Amino acid sequence: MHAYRTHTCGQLRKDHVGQSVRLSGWVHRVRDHGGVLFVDLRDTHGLTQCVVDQGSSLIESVGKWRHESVVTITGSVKARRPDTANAKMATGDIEVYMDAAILQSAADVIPFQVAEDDGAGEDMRLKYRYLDLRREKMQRNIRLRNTVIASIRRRMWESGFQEFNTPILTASSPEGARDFLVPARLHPGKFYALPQAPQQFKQLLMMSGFDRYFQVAPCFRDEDGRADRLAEFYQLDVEMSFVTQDDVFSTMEPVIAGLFEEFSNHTGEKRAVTKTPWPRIPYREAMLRYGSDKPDLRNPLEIVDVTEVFAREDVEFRAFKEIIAKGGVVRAIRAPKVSDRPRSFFDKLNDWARGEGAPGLGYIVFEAAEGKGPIAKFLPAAAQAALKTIAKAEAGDAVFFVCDMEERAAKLAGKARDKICADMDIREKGVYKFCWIVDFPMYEKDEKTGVVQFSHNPFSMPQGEMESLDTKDPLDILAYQYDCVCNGFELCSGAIRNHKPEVMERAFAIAGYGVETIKAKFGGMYNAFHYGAPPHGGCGFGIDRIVMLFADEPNLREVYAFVMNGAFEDPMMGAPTAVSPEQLRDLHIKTDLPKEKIKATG
RNA sequence: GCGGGCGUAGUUCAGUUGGUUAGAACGCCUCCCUGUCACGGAGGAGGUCGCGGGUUCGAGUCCCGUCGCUCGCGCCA
Repeated sequence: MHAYRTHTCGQLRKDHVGQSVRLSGWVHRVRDHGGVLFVDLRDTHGLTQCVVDQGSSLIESVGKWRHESVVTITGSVKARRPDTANAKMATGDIEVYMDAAILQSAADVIPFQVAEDDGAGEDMRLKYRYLDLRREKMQRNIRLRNTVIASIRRRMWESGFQEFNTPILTASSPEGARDFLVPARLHPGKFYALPQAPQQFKQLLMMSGFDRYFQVAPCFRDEDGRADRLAEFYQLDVEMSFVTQDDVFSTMEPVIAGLFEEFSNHTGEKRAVTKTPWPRIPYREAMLRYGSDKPDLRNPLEIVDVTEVFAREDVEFRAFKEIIAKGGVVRAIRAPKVSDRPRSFFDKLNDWARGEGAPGLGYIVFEAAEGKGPIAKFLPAAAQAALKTIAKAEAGDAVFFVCDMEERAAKLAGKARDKICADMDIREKGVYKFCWIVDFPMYEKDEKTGVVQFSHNPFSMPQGEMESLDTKDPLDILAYQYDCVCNGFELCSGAIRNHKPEVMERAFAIAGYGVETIKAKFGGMYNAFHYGAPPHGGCGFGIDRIVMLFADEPNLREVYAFVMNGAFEDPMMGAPTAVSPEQLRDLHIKTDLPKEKIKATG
């Protein structure tokens, strides 16, 4: 007989009755009845009830086992009587009568309960993560994550992609988020950076002739954390040669849709996945209709522009008119069938808008012929009719207004759209609603400085290429830049890349960078463009966010085995730590700490 | 860097208008119990109320500061 186990704790059934077996696992629960004693033994596969029968000499030693100790038991499988079988357990038809029991590793008193969720705080769970990971929900989440990644790999290989590794120690890049830096001992004063994404390497692989790359790529960004943002995370990183934007979509849609179909019933509630091809929504349209570049399409509400109504001469609502005169816009959201809602429904939304920094959330309720509400009196019948036409409002509907300069109005309208949907409880349930947001602008104007800069990836190909760069207002130039959005989450961002050095030079010049900058910062890739570069493009999917959606978890840390807290510290490992003076000397580094912030971190 | 919330037993929490010896559940320890499966029963241990200062006859409770955790803003091409 094997030293530790002949079966797992989830394996034994009626067929095994009469067999002599050995099981190993953790003491999940103990029920001591004096003469007879039950131990639920747990491993990652399940639970088995093990029995110390009356008169057994084991009763004293087994009775002392603490929860979460690791034990090995040997015994015979017996069928449970019908009145003692447990239909809730997979192994509930049998139990193992112990002949021998070995305490392999005694557990101290545990800091929180494993057998049940006792609501222990996240700091405790992270400090004792190995205990937390023993719990049923975490076992489920981590297994889900592993099978999702296996499925992704299988689907990508089946789609003709090859998986690559790219460097972890690489060069800091000037754009984007803050880099994690690693001092280079052999090169005093110089640093490696951990990759924010393998962006340049995957493009260089295209230049190397591999035409379908993917990687489950670790990415590192030194920005402040959020519930859905970690210092280290994983992307399904993808790049393809000789493709158009539509090729990228039609290649990735079946992979992602298939993945979502496969895992969409993980929580027990089967969810419908948007049929491919997914809707493609231009960025500007998304900002107008949804007030967001990551719209939640489960929300049926849409935003329309009603600036023309409030600009009419017969409308005397000065609060809006003054903003329109300065170039502002008015956006409207129709909320269907809310005229019977109590006044508090509208007041709450108004209070919410004030909390968002707006003066309020104006509205008109169309009960019958004429509109009611605080600003209805400023709009004569003809203007109200025009408003109803544009907003497609009917009797019983309300229309909410946001007025500001265009970008701010769009964003607030987007938040209001989400808030009204939540308050009305009309978000569609049981679905994954996908879309691609396309035609992102190539450039944007910095609000503070007024300087034109890249709005997304500087390596994106501008639509119209050189001609657009030469002839158009930079702010009107669109890029082959796209996002994949699901239920309001940005799952993926990508682009068709700019593989032409002369177009790249021009594109960087508009953003204020000379050729020297390109050579200094992206020299390796810029050189490669001069030796035969295929047209190429790709994208990167946030794997953790995908797993979050499947697991229906609100927090990224629930789908990682080992993870840092919100301040990017690991309470279990003690990272980050102070290092010895010798280590710093090796690296030619002296620290210059803020005085009030010195903590004894070891 | 900024803002909100939280901080009381090992864990999760309650704690009234500022007033006797700070409670509950789970866990832990001792004992009882032959069929439980969240077993049941009796008893017990366990607290610098995050820390520091202040107001007060009296502070877990009020005020100030500080630290920690958490959510968000900024940031995240």
